[in-house]
Formats: sequence, structure tokens, C-alpha cells
Amino acid sequence: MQLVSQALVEPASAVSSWFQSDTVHTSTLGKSISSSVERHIIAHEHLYFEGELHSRIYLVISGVVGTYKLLADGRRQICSFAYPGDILGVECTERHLNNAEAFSDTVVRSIASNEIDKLIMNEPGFGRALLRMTAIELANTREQLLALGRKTAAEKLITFLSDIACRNTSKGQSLVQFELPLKRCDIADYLGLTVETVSRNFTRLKASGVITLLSSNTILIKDVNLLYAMAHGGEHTGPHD
Amino acid sequence: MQLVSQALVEPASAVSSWFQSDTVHTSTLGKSISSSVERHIIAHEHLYFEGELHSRIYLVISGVVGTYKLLADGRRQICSFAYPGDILGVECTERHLNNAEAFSDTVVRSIASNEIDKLIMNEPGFGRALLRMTAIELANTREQLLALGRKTAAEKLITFLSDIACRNTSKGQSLVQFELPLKRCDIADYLGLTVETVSRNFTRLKASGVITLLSSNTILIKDVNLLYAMAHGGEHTGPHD
DNA sequence: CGTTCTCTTGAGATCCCTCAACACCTGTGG
DNA sequence: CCACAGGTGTTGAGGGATCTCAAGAGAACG
Repeated sequence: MQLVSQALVEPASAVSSWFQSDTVHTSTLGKSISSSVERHIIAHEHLYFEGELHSRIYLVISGVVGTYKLLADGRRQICSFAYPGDILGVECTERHLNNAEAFSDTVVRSIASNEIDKLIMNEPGFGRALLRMTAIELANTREQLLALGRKTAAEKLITFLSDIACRNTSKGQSLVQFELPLKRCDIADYLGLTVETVSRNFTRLKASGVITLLSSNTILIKDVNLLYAMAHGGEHTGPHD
Repeated sequence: MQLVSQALVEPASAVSSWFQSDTVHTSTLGKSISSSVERHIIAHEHLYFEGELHSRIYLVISGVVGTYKLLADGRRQICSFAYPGDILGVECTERHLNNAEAFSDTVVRSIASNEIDKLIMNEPGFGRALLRMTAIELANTREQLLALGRKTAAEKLITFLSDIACRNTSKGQSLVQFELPLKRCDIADYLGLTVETVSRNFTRLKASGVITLLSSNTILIKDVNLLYAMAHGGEHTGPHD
């Protein structure tokens, strides 16, 4: 399950390791960044492009922002999605290494890059929060690396749906319904597949009874735990159904 | 080109963005961690396993350490390689989310997890250095995501060789020779391929004259810039040679 | 009721995987 | 010196998962 967007939400109760020993970081990051002006971004607008000078980091207030990279011939790989509470643009280079595009109408707050260093030095809680969120993002990206490198198309899709379902499920609940925030081509570019393969695997999942499509973008999952188990190799997920 | 291992090496001269405005972080991280005892790890020994309690973060002094994740049926994805100067174990969970194994005889220093929080709060430069290195690791992982999701087997291998070559090349040099630190099966698990596909693509690269294999693990590259261009889609890298 | 965008489905091609055999190297022991 | 074994790398044949190309079905919208 992806961890993104829990950084500012999840209280540091269950976890006992370093830089989570209290919740100062949440309020600290919130305080620093909430003094900035809100910026409204409409769907498909870009927050920044690869190669542009790095000027700000962003906190997503509402909406969904995706980061992606391109190859010279146009092949696209979506790297991550930032939901409310997630940050964007924590990079260590002069110029951006990827593109950030709003996938829905979005509101963000931001801090100028040149202020960040001061905040880190003056408010250690800020640096700790930033580090924690970056570490979570790294963990998510590695999980995605496992999916892209070693999972089949069916497993990739199940993993993707399972992640979204977990995000939309309250504890213990097993029935979930949600709207897919993405088009098939975006899912494809996130999972390293083609639109057609994504669509075919949706059809197969539907036929096998694991999911129900109320509309092409409205998913109903009867048993989230089953889906979660399938995503992690616990059940049969091969294409031979 | 991968950025790993430059965090402690590269002076912050060329880059002008936040938390690189001076080089304090280098010495600060070094000072904190160099007071710890060196630990010697022999090849194939593990630094930690997925699921174990998170207890320390490590700084690689010499050798190569790889991190990897496994699926239930044994499929493996190598996530990253840590070279001298790189850190390992910056995670934000109670338990490790991946495995760390020495790929050669290795020396590491480490800091206990419960000390890290204090260091961050008391020495902001330490937190900044940690953040910078984690951000670099994230950037590398995203680059690998692009390779796994959208590149062909040939392009993946070229990218891999190009990264190693860049690491072993002094500025402006175009002829490089180096020892591959990995077996074919490790390269395969890093690139999301099988051993056979890796081997076949080595043969093709050899046949096309781009590389020379002095032995099966000794690579000679005549034109690093060409290789680098091929890795980024600048040249023809398809399988139809 | 067209137009456009998106999603689905089919047919064929192809890249990569699987399975299998062989080559190479090194160390061991007769 | 040779035989053998184990680990590693290479090569071949065949199959299958995914891609490419193409057409049609839905849905949204003016």
C-alpha cells in the first residue's frame, strides 16, 4: 500500500522510529507554508516542467498533481501522484528533473526554494517533516519500481486499484466504491503499459468478479482485503482465468 | 546519469538551489557518523532484512551495498546500489521496507535511529544533508522508474552501462574501461529482465561495436558520450541492428 | 445529430520469457 | 595431468504476454 499523503495526516502513534517521535513536524510545516498565498491550478496546467529552474516547493491543499518524465520520442512515465497533504518539488538540483501537472483542478501553497534552507536551519522540525515526507515518497517509488520491474500487467492494475481503495477505505471496511481520478491512458503511463492492455485487464477483473464497474470510472470493490492480498502475490493473479 | 554517491563528493558549486548553499552538510554528516565504529561486512551478508525493526542508518565507507524487494514467489527487484559516500536505511517506518545486501566486501559506519532525531533537532546541517541525500536517491529512483516502465531491454542495459561509465569517467574523457561489479542475474534483477535477455543484449552491443568485452565482466567503452546519448533516446537503440 | 474524446475489442506482430543445452572458468582431488 | 563438479555466461527454439494497428462502441457536448 502506498504511503503518500499520510505524512501530514497520520499521527505518529503507531510508528516509533526516529524523526517521528512527536508531531511537531506536522504543525511546523503547516505553519511555515500556510503563510503563503494559495494558488489555484486548473486541470492539465503544469506546476513546473523538467529543465526549468527550481524555484519553489509546493504543498497540495486539494486536487491531484502528477509528476512524470518523458523520453525523447514522447514515451511517458508517470512517477507519482500528490494528494492533499503531499509535497512536490523536493529536489536537489538547480533545475527540475521531472514535470508536474495537475490532474484535476487543484489548490497549492508554496515556499520559495531560497527560503527553505533558512527554515531548515532555524526550525529543525521543518527539516524533519520534509525529510519524513521525502522518505515516504522514496518508499512509495521503490514499491512502484517493484511493480514495474517484476509484476505482470494484471498484478500492476490490481496493485494500483488496491492502493486507491486503501486510501478510500476506513479501517476494517471491506466494501469500497470510488471514482477513478485518471483516464485509462494515465493509468497506462503510470503502470508502464498501453491503454489497450489496461482496458483488457479491467475487463478481465470485471469478468472474474473481483471488481464491478458501475461506469467506466466508477469502481466497486466487494472485498478490499482480497484485492490487497492479490496485489502482494497472496492469490492467483495470473492471466489464465 | 545517476546522481547517487555524489552527495558527499560533489562540492556545491555548480548547483545554486536551496540546502546546497554551502558545504556545511558534508562535514556535519561526516562528523556525526564518523564517531561511530566501522563495521566490516563480507559479500552477500545482509545489513538488514525487510520486516526487521529499523534500528540504524548506514553510511557506506567502501564496497557496494544493494537494496532489493521481493514478491511472495521470489521475484526480485533490486532498487538501488549504495557506493562509498551513500547512505542506507533512511526510512520512515518502524520496520524496514526492503532488504540491504553487500554486493562486495564492504565497510560501513552507522548511527542509531533514536539518535537521528536529536541530531536533526540539534544540528540542522545534519538534517539538511540527510534530506539532500534522500532527495538525490529519490531522483535516481524516478529515473529508474522511467527505465523500467518505458525503455526496451537494450535501452535499459545501455542506461545501466552509461551510468556506471559516467561514474568511472573523469571529465571530458571518452574512453572508459571498468569492471562490472555485478553478475548477470543481478543486472537482470536491477533492470527488470531475465539473465538471458541481459546476456543477449550484451552480445548485440558487442556486435554493434558500442562496447567491447575484454572479459565477461570487463567492459571497454570507446565513446561514453555516444553511449550516454543512446541511453537518453538520442540515437538508435532498437533491437533491429 | 454530428463531433470529439474515451474506452473497448479484435487480429496480427514482436519483444521478451521459459526451457534447455552447451561453453567457460575455477577449484578440488585423484 | 586429467576428471569432475559447481557456478556463471551464452546461445537456440518455442511460447506467451504485451504491443501495434485498426475499427467500432459509448459518452459528453454544443
